[in-house]
Amino acid sequence: MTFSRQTSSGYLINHLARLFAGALQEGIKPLGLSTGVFPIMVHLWDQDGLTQKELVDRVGIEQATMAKTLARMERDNLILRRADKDDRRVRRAWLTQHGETLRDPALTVAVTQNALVLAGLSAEEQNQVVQLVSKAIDAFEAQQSQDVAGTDHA
Amino acid sequence: MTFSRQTSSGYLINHLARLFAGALQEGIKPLGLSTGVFPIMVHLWDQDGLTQKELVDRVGIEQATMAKTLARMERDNLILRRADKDDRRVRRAWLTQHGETLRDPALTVAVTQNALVLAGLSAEEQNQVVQLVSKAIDAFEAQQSQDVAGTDHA
DNA sequence: AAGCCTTATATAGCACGCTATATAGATATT
DNA sequence: AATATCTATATAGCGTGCTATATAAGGCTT
Repeated sequence: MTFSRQTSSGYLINHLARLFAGALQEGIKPLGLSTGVFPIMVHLWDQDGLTQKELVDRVGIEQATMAKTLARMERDNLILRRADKDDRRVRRAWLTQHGETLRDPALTVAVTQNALVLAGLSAEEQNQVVQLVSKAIDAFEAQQSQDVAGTDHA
Repeated sequence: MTFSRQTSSGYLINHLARLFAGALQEGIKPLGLSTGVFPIMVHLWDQDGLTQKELVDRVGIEQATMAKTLARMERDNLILRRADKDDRRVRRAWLTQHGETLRDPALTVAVTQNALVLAGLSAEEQNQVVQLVSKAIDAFEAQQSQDVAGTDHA
């Protein structure tokens, strides 16, 4: 049974993901941001006032994870949440003044740190990684949702 | 400032890493194993009686993370730890009978689940991913250790 | 309107990663 | 031998991910 570091794609991807997270963390920590918060901020910078559900769908983490992270973001003065007036179940997340201010420096440093991790690859190789990883994700998730649909009427 | 899902390699790698972790988790949970424990078991199956430091060096997580994971593994009857007789600081980790038994089923299911995640890629593409990711990791870590050495005598 | 299903959010509890720090034993220096 | 330094492990505290479950509001059916 072969299961070496070199050939285990799962191990390698996990390892690289931790390097990305570490580099991003290092860059954005001085701004008071963290790796879990960052992708949520990215979406709010793009479109403010999203609901928790909308953020869950866009960021791709579980609802419970989102709920806890939004609570921390509110605690840390990055967002505030107000109930939707038409549907009182819904709490929309709005950037604070401070949260808005972070946009440019945070995106700049994120792009920089992101690039640093793949700096050992040529531009073409970096492109290949992005293409291949995207393809794998899309294929796997398509397969998954098909499986779920399949068991639904079993 | 562009920072879309499609072009952020960090986001993509993180996403794929979570898919790998989920698939592995699903496969090995019935055996009483988890994603944090698994790579440690792999190394102990290869060579039993390793020290915590040896495992830290091989698995590539922080010492504190290793300490907590080994404690859980001992609690769950996967390993037991005995002090080294020559150096009483050292506690070597030994697989229990139960831990040894899991080797073949766990490795089998891990290989299967691992393959599943990249099933949307051709064999050649899978190979490319492994090569490119390995290259990126090695280059980045070489760079990092150089930086540290550089600041050392600054 | 009452009861039922669905949807949005929150909470509990755990695994696993990190940094920072404590402790205990080994080793080196004087 | 006493002191200082290094090394191995443990602990504290936190963020971020997960599953499972609770709660509350909206919508539908009768």
